[in-house]
Amino acid sequence: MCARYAFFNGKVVADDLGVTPLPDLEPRYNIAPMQTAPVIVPSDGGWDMEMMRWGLIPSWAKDETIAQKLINARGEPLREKPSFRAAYKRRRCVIPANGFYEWSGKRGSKQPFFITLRGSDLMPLAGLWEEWETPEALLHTFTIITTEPNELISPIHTRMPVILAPEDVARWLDSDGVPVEEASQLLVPYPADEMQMTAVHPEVGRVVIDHPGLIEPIEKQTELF
DNA sequence: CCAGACGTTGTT
DNA sequence: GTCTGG
DNA sequence: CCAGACGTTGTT
DNA sequence: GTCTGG
Repeated sequence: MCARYAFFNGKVVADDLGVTPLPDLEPRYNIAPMQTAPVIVPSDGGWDMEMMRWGLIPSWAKDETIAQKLINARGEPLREKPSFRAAYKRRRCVIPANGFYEWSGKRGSKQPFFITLRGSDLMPLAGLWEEWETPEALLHTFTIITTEPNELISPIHTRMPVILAPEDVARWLDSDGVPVEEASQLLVPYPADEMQMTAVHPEVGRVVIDHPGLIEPIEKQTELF
C-alpha cells in the first residue's frame, strides 16, 4: 500500500520532468490521505502541477465519504472497476514524491520505513484523478496505484506504489495517444536494486508532525522484529 | 424490475 | 472493536 | 497508513 | 453512471 509519502524537493520536477513547481509549494515530509498535495496532469500540450485532495471521489458519488476508501487503486483490475475505469481512460496523473513510508509490525509496535530511489531524488508515482461536483464547487481528487511488492518491500508489505521511470511519465500521462492496454504495461513493480529503505522515527505516524527529521535514519529497534 | 454497491490493506 | 480525520 | 475518537445535558 | 444481486 501507499498511504503516506514525502515531497520536499520541488526542484526535481523542474529538473527531471520540465514541470514548473507551484510557487507556493511547501516542503512536505508527511503527506497523508485527505490532505491536499500537488499532482502533475496534462495541460495545453504540456504538463502542469495542480493541488488535489488525496482520496478519489468518482463523479457519480452521492457524498464524499468514499474518498477515504479510494486512496489506493490496485493496478491489475483497474479496467473493470466502476470507481476507477473512467479515470483510467481519461484522467491519468503523476504524483511527485521524493519517497514513501511503509510500516511493519502490529499496532502498538509499529516500525516505519522511508523508501527512496538510489539514482534519483524524484519518485514519480502513477495515479488517477477525478472531478467531483459539490453544490458549491468542483473538487479535484486523486488516488495512488499499487502493484505487487518487489524483493525490497515484500518482507514488510504485500503491496507497493507504482513508481514510473522518468522516461515512462510521458506515456502514462498521454491518455489520448496511449490506450489503457499499453498504459497497463507500466503498472509493474519498480526494480528493487534501484531502491533503498531506512528505518525512521515512529512519530511519522502522527499526521500533525511534519518536519525534515522524519526521513532521518534511526537505529533499528531489533526487539520489534 | 428496483436497490445497493461501487475499495484497499492488513489481520484473524 | 470500529469508524473518522488528517 | 496511524492516531484518536467513540456522548449528552446543562451550566458557565 | 453502471453493474450485480435478489
